[in-house]
Amino acid sequence: MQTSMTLEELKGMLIEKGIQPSFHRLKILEYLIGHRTHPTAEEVYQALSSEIPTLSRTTVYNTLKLFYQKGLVLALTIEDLEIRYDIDVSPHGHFKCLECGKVYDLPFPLSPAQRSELEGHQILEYHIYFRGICRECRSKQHPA
Amino acid sequence: MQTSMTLEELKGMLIEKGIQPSFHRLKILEYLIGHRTHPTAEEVYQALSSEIPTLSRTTVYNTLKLFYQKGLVLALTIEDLEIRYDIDVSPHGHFKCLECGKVYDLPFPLSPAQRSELEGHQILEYHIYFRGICRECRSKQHPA
DNA sequence: ATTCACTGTGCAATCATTCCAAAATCAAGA
DNA sequence: TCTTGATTTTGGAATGATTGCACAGTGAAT
Repeated sequence: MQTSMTLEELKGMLIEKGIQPSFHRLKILEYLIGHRTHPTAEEVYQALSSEIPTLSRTTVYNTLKLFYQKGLVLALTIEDLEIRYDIDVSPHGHFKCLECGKVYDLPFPLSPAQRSELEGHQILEYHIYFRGICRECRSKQHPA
Repeated sequence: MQTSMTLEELKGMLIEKGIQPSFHRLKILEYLIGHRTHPTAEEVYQALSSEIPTLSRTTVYNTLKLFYQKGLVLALTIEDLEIRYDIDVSPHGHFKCLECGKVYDLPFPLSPAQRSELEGHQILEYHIYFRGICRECRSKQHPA
């Protein structure tokens, strides 16, 4: 879980996923690795645009979507109708504080009660969802 | 799990949650009970506006948000940056088909593998999240 | 130098949702 | 029945995140 990497290591991560390592893509990846705060596209843009004044918002959106489609990051849609990105793609849960808005990582699986005890967070609501191809659509795709 | 109720029963459901039973609110509740398809606000609006031509989109949005705040419905934000509402507030999971877009209810808890076997759905991705007040904010609210 | 494919830009458009001020409705009391 | 005040509803404008699109830039190989 290191928070800074060499340029070569960053390049390797992109190439491994079939993503060409352009300057902007490396910078955005570096930011995600260094800031495990589940940032939104806007937050990434705000953080990098002072360092890279020519950076376009659209580039940030495109890049994060590309990372997601290539499986390099997770995309979280917990609430507020905004997408947050997580460089940690291993199975784990998330906890969003309704007071301060911070998003925490949680071990998984554990019962909500255990988690509450363990972390000291007060859990008011939880939700689990799955994405995939449903039975009906599968049978249409390859009819017996 | 009945799909139609008398007017009195619908009124009772609203009053029980501290919601005044206006005509529009009853109609929207009736729709949610009769259509367990996790509809969006837009879908509810489209379905009811032919029957109630004066219905405003804002009323549907306000009403669904009120129902959610009063704990009468669940709010799902699985993807697509849209909120879906579920009249079933008991603990259960959801499965969204990436092909047809339908949202299925799933028993909970079960391991993803078990669920896949059981239902015939192909699960490509799953996510679990919690909402509440985090440890840090709690200690600020009532300092020892 | 030219070409070609890929990457990045910036503004317009889209889409769901919320804001807001005015209009409608309703209940209770005079 | 009329008045008053609170609540509900309306509809158009505003907001905020995201995407579309057409053009510009870049860089490697010819």
